[in-house]
Amino acid sequence: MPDQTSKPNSVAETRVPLAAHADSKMVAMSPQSIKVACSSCNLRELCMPLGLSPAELDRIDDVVASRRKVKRGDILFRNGERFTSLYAIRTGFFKTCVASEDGRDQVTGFQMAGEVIGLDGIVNDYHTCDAVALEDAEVCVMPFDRIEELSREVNALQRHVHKIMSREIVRENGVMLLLGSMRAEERLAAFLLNLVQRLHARGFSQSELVLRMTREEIGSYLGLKLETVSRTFSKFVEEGIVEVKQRHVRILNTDALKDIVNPKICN
Amino acid sequence: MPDQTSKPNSVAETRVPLAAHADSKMVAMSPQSIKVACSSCNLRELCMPLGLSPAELDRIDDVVASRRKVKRGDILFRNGERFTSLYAIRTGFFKTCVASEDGRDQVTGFQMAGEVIGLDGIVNDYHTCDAVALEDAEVCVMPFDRIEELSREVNALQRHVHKIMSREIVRENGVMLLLGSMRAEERLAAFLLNLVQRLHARGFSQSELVLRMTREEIGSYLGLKLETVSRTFSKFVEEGIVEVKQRHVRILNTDALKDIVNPKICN
DNA sequence: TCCATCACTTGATTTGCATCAAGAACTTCG
DNA sequence: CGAAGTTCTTGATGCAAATCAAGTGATGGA
Repeated sequence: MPDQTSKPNSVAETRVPLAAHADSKMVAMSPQSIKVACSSCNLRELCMPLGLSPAELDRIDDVVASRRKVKRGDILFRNGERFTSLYAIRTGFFKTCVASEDGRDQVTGFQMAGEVIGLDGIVNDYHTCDAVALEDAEVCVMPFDRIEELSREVNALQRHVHKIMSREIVRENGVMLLLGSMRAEERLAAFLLNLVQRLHARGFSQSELVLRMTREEIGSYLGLKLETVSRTFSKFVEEGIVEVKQRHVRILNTDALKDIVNPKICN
Repeated sequence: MPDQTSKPNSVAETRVPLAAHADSKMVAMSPQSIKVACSSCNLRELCMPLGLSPAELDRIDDVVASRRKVKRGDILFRNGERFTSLYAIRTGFFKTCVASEDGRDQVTGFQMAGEVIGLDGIVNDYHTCDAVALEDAEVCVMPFDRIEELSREVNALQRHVHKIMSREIVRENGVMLLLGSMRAEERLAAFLLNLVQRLHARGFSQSELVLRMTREEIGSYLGLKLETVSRTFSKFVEEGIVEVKQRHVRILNTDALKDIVNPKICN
């Protein structure tokens, strides 16, 4: 299966020429505090508002204090930790999860390159969830007081921050709909469609993806047990909707998945 | 039952002397656009940031363009509608709900006096959920461009807006935990505790409340069917944890509810 | 005031998913 | 490379909640 080895969605790898110049504005050489420019980042169209003037983009560079590498399995921030910064994911894949007092935990989201995590910390000045890297990752550290300061002066940044937070609220509304009223197949179909759509926006295949998380993590996110996730995958395979080889998934029939999520009413 | 008729949590009724002066800064008399001052609103400690200087509070008054009355059952804004403003609830009780294409809908939250709704509209400039008044209500209309403008100048307002949005994200994280990993009894117990805690913060009883929503709406919010909500209430009554008379609920044993939400691990 | 409607309760039955269990496939690392 | 630990799949069984159904109690309008 040569196609499977070509890493359909390894966000960690360089895809566009711009990436080679991403470090061109480096001003500090310490590995834990490398200055990097949004204005030359290949993710800027996903991460930062489109249509900014070059002058505005230059100013936005200042919100990134440093970059930080996070190894697979490592925790970027954890529940209870003091909140100081938001993190823009440059490369890699994260999950965020909350835990109840008695130990149950719930994956609240999976985040990929260009997405911002840490918003949960703003309200109480400490984080209320854990952010765990599911593969080696690199994030831009954006101290929140600097974001607030700069967004008073750069309207586009202010607007962008508001939109990022609102987008997260809307996303969570959708997850509530999924958890509150969908059956297992519908949940998994919606999950796959969402993942592949976000990956496609990043230049990857519309039909092929590599899951960076375990069946258990998918189950936690979808409110299902890992066995149910596995069985539902198998069912989709039987029906010819997808091909599954471990974490490699190829969608053979996108419309079938869409029909599962939104069953046609038959009058 | 004289206690039951004393409206344990009718947020619509005047509770504190300040309310009588809430209109003292009125500048327009049209019923649909009454100018009102945050600085003299009895909800300002819940709705607006604590510890603002009087000067700052005066400036914040400017974000409220008008007030709007919403009758029970009426829709404040609906899915697809253009987003222009956030709404601070002065009196009354709302639900917000999202719908999937095929008609299922999901209550995403219940909001009471002092809470802000409409945040979902920021990201795409149109609303993605409906806000329905569950009792006659009145809201402060806050045009969002005015909020953005003013929050560039008043740091405390900027911070407040960020916190409100972050709080909503954290709340939804909690709902995801509930929907993803709790059983019916745990969900209803968590729901009751959350409601009574928020009502208590508004000066109402810690143990007595009036539900403004139907069993079906509770069920939708909790990912359960109305029959299950009803049965679970009955179970709590049998166990002596609560008294239920239609929508009047009296909590007899708060600790029991807490134990249901967070079962003690017995080693 | 009475009727129609809506909201709620309770019982019987079904079902979708969880749980328990065992083994296979893959990954990691000495 | 082989052993140990993960991760995943699949089967058998159990159970919590959904569904179906009937009846009661509240509410609101003519």
